[in-house]
Amino acid sequence: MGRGRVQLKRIENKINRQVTFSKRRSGLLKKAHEISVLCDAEVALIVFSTKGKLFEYSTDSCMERILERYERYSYTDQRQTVTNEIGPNGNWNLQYAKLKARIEVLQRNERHFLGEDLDSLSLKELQSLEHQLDSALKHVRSRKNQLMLESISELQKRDKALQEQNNALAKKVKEWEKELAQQAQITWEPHAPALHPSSNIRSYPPMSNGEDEEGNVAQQRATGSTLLPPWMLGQINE
Amino acid sequence: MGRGRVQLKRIENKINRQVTFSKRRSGLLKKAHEISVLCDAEVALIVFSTKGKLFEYSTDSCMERILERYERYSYTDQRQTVTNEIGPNGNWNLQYAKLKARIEVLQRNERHFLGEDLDSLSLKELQSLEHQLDSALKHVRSRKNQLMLESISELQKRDKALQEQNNALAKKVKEWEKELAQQAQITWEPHAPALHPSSNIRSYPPMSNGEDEEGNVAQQRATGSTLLPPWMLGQINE
DNA sequence: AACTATTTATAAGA
DNA sequence: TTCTTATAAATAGTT
Repeated sequence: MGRGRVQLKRIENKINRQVTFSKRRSGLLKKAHEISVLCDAEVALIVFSTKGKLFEYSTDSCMERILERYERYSYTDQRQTVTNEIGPNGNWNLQYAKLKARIEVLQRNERHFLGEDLDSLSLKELQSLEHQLDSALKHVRSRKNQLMLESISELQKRDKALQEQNNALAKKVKEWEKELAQQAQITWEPHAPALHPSSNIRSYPPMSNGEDEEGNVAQQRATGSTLLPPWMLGQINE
Repeated sequence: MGRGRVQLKRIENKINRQVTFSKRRSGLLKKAHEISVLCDAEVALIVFSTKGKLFEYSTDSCMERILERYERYSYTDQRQTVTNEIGPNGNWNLQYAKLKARIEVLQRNERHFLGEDLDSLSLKELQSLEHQLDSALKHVRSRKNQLMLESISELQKRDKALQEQNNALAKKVKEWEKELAQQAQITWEPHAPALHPSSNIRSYPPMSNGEDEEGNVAQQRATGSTLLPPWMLGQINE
């Protein structure tokens, strides 16, 4: 629908993909709502964008109920009725065991994310893992890049401010020097040591990297997008 | 879309509702798949009909993973109202809390390994994460490569063995044909139908698609984009 | 299940 | 992002 047929493959152009995502997402949510109302169906829709942002729709805004129903329906094996109700008495052992199991799984995953213990994985699983890592790496690099650009921008601002301050100070020094010279003339003291005009006022103080004088971490988030020149701002926001 | 505007209210006519449900359901599933592929998004869609029948779509058929991700994203674990309860044996509570904390850490790490939730990391941490991911990715690719090479080697071996077997069979067939021909000559039966020499012995036996002799699952995704995705086939009738 | 007349969705452009 | 517009798709009502 639109000007031109659409191929069912990943849109490579990032901007385009983002725009299409936005449009189709709203369309999809709308249709989910429509079928839910028109046909009296119970619908749960979860969408994660590439960047990990969550969008969701659920009939009567009752996501948890539907997901529970799904679990019930899908897995006849009724494990995890995690009702959060940890009875004050008996089943502590059970809960404890569950957490232990969960930790096992998480640790196993972590090893895989670190590229360890790969022999137990099938080709399919490896493929999936590769995809995840690749995607994560892209996100990490993007975020790192953003941070660095912000840092550069911040430093440039500081630099400019310091230069101006220095100029002001230098001007003041010159005036003092002039005044001193006049005083020297008046008091006829030719041996008084005059300050050399090219004193080291202009050397910049070392910049503390990342923290200001009060030990506060410089706000890199808040000011980030305003300090950056517009062309540096690629695709920060979803 | 269709002859007449649609009102967003429950369709009262039962048959009509049923038909509309069927049509719109397939449309919705299709669109969920499309946005998933086109925009590289992760989608989970669950639909229960009025009659309680379940239909679902999920990116890469990986519903559980997406639902888990959803739970992680949406509930930042607030189900600890009980933790403060100092039960009869407080020791359990303590141990339980420890495990919980451990899980928190592991989940946080996992998010980072998935490239999510990066805003809380410093530049230094990002750098370290990048190295870890990069290294892991190399390991994964290396292992994948190894697996694929092994698979290829295995298939080549099979191929060779089958060809030899075929040659042997073909030879045997030729001998039989010769023998038959001689018998035909001896018994003077010119009408006896002779087997044509180019019988189909050489066509290779089909390899069991999906598993090899050792029961390992083979890649099923490979054909995905050309054939209809499996979810399109499943739910024909309610 | 097919067939269309229409309505919707949306790709591309501004 | 939002609006507009041309066109592709979806689908309501019909056969």
